[in-house]
Amino acid sequence: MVAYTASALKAELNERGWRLTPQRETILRTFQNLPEGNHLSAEDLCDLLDKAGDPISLSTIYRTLKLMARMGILRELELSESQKRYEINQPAPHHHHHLICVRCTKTIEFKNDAVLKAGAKTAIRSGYHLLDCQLLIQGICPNCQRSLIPV
Amino acid sequence: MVAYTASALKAELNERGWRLTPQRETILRTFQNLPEGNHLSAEDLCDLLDKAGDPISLSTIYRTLKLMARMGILRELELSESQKRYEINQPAPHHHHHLICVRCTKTIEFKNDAVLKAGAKTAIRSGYHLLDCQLLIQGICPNCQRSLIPV
DNA sequence: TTAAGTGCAAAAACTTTGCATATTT
DNA sequence: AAATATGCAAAGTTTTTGCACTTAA
Repeated sequence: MVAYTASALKAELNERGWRLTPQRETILRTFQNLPEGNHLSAEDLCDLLDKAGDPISLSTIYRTLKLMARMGILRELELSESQKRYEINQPAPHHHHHLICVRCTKTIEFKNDAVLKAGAKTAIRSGYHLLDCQLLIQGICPNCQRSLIPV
Repeated sequence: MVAYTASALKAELNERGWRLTPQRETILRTFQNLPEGNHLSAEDLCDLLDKAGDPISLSTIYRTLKLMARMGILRELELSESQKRYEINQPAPHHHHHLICVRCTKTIEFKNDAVLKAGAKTAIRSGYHLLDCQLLIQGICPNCQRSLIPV
């Protein structure tokens, strides 16, 4: 589990005149407790919190996801669906990548250190502060190759 | 320019019981004539065709973009905006990657052969037919690092 | 001829915004 | 106390779908 605590979040927020609220804390905690490799859309998260008896409005969720992605706390993933999905942004060495079938959207996660290194180098060379590095590979999975008339 | 002709498209479509239509041909040609590095959203394409005096309905455009992405003819890019964008899918060695600022969405394109090789290897190992391989790096650009209270 | 494709308009899905109220600092 | 954050409802965007008509094979 990652060592990003609520008080670290508070410190970072306050530094810019922003505030720590129960909602932000709940959302951070939710992502931290999510099993590795899971990722939630805004709506997923909203439903999850509803069911957990700790509801947060969809608009706050959207605002918070965007905020935390811009702070580097969440990774924003765009798999082939049209919704964005989020997961906690662990330190770079933990970043994983995705191999996706463009027909059935079957997705495989994998890691690759060489890719991460290349990404970090590129970011640094351009003076960017690196937040996330994801390789997105699209292809046709073995199953879909067999069926001649796919979607 | 790439060697994917209308008749190659026709052959591939017919193989699956699909058809070559003037709209599909126009859309293919439009992407082939697009300067390298450009990419269009569905709406961009619609406007472009309108202005060119050869309009195609938005729904057909959406249907065609999805179709061609699934055939591997177009690359589907998800930069940080919420619209998907498309460009012609040149052979793998021409694939380029993106370094994006999460605050201002400033985007830098770059190439990296090692990343492409790693991607191809991963796809093959899982039996996927490789269509596209893109590295997406998110970070904070030098400018936005300087401004303490960004969006 | 007939099954697939198009365009239109309507619906659905996803995201953002204005504003009154509540909360953090 | 002052400024930020929330929730709601409404609006804005982007994408999908149903259907009658057209067209490629």
